[in-house]
Amino acid sequence: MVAMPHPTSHAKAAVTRDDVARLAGVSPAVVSYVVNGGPRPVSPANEAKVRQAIRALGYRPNAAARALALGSSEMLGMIVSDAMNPFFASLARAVENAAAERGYTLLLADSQASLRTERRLIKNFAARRVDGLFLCSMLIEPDLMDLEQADIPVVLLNHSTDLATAGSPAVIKHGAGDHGSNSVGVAFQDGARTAVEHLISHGHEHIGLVMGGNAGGELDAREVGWHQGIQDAGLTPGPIVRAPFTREGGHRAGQELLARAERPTAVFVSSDQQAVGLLCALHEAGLRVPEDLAVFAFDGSPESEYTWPRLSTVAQPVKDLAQTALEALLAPTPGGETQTKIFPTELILRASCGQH
Amino acid sequence: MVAMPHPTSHAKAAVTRDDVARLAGVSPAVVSYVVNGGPRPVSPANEAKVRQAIRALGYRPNAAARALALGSSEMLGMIVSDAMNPFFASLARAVENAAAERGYTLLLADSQASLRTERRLIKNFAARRVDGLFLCSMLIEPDLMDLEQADIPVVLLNHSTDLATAGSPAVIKHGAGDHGSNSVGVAFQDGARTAVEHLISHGHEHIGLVMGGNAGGELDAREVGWHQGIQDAGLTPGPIVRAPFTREGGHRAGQELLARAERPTAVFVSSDQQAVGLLCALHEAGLRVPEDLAVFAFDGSPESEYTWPRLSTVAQPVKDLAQTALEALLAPTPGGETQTKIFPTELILRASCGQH
DNA sequence: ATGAAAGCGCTAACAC
DNA sequence: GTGTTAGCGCTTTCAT
Repeated sequence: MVAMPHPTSHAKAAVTRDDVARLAGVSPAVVSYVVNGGPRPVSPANEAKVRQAIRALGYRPNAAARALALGSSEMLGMIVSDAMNPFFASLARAVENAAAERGYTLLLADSQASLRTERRLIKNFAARRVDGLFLCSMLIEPDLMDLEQADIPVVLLNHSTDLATAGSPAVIKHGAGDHGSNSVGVAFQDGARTAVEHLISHGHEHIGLVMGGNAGGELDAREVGWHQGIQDAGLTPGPIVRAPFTREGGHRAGQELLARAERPTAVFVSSDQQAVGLLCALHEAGLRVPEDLAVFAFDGSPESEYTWPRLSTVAQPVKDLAQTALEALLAPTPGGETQTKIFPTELILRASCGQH
Repeated sequence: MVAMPHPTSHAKAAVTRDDVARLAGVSPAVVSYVVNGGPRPVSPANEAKVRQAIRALGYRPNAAARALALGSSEMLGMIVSDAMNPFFASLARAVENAAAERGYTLLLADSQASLRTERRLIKNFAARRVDGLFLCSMLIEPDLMDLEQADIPVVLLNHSTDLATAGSPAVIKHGAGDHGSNSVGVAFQDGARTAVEHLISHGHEHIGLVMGGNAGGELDAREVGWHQGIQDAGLTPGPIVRAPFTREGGHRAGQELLARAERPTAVFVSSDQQAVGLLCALHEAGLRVPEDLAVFAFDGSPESEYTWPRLSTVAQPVKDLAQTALEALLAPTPGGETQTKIFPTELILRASCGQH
């Protein structure tokens, strides 16, 4: 025999707008008007009564009901391929801050470098009716069917394109039939090339590459930039080691690099995170950085700042990226036209590449 | 004059359950039964028709409507004080994975070490009617009013309590009147003490402390453990430097430590992230680790693995924490009773503390 | 096994 | 300036 639920049981039913209206002695609509600051004006007297009732009851509007009525969840989604990578973490923070300013809540999800997970997350976001999605995909051409069907705008963030050479913030417009997505990123190729040029200006003639791989299998623009910088100087490309975009990947790449017959005098590394692992491997082998091997990394993440030695790196303008991506997401794209916005990078010169 | 919206305008209204029902020639209820696998059985023939219609229309259920009807958003919230800290990132990943297994979506938010933001986020989560919240607060006693009023369960994660000494996974029960929250964490005090004991076993007699501060101003259990380890060995405590839980904080702490008249031969650092900054400062000063100064950190985050030298650290069992926190959140607490679950830590011995 | 219908809590158009 | 009310899309009980 179960105890009869006492009338004032602890399963206190949530306070609704109608409760507030009743207590304030006004109609439910007025409560809405007060809560939302519109769309209709409310007399000061009533407004006061409503606010008072809200406080007394501890009323908080139900976001699900609001979303249903509004047809908008006021949430934006973001998928990164590795939330544990400080670079993505800093990008996510910048996006979240930009979104919060506009009244949006950011749903951050981590695909953990798994395509299956990425797809699952996209479906989930589509079901939750996010108002837009930022996608840092491992794929050059991610599968956006679910989003298109649900009519959810997407912007690809930190995206590697072959067009990625640019001076000042560049905008590339595609036609509507292009079937591409909006994307914002930095000039991967340009940034890498500049880093290599800097190494060359230090007198390096034998410059290796540690490169991560995106799932698509296409050539990463950073690799193109590295190659271009070397070629433009009339030099011969150093060894290329491919490894995952992780610290461990960088570490293994370092070991592999040192095992090669001819060791370069400098390396360009495709991410800070890999560079951290690389530095560790170098130290373990008793090498000095930059004397025995100069290192130039990419991303400009917070973790590049306190390595030993501190990392010279190609910095991405994270705030600008976030701001621009948000605008691209929220602005209605006229005629389904697609845009690619590319920001220039900035060289941060620190100890790992030698004296500048 | 505005163009008349063409009937087949591109603002394709979202496909609803009723559309599916119509096309399948069944009632809307049947569609629900199929989608949710219940609560009522459906004939194979109809099920097939419904599935077919769903595919044809590209129907995806509206989560907001579902949440409204169900009274549950099937979302869990998590607030960390610094999403850019690899330790929290790894904790968040573990929680997300555990939640996903149970069909929950995790909403991850970053209070960015700001109490105001923390409060804003809590309000936001309460409004969104998350089914529960994981909170890594900077406060010993965070303000949970909003959540209590909304009847949302909370578990404090990675929480420093004075009770934090434990052998095997310990459970501490509090009465209902205790007004505490459920919390799960590790034995801060014990872990710190063990690290100090290890340093002492290496012959260190002068052991300093680099300690982060929580906003509450109360003594962190790690500091107590450090002190205890030293005292138990009959030694005198080394210098204490207080600094934020960041790489930069650790870096400054390192500089400050070296400026002191008497330099210790070893330090215990309250987080890996601070230790990274500390190592950088030490190298910049030309010191060798561990020969000139041995370092023992706390957290066991992924970033401790590839520093130079690699960090000896007190590892938190992140997966266990996540799993347990999830269960604590989802399990109905009988009679409003509150529990604190404390896991033991594990020493990871690497190069930074000297040969073991 | 299936259909009809009553909400879930909110927004905003419409009528006063 | 305020009240009334028709949805938003879904879950689920109650008939059938």
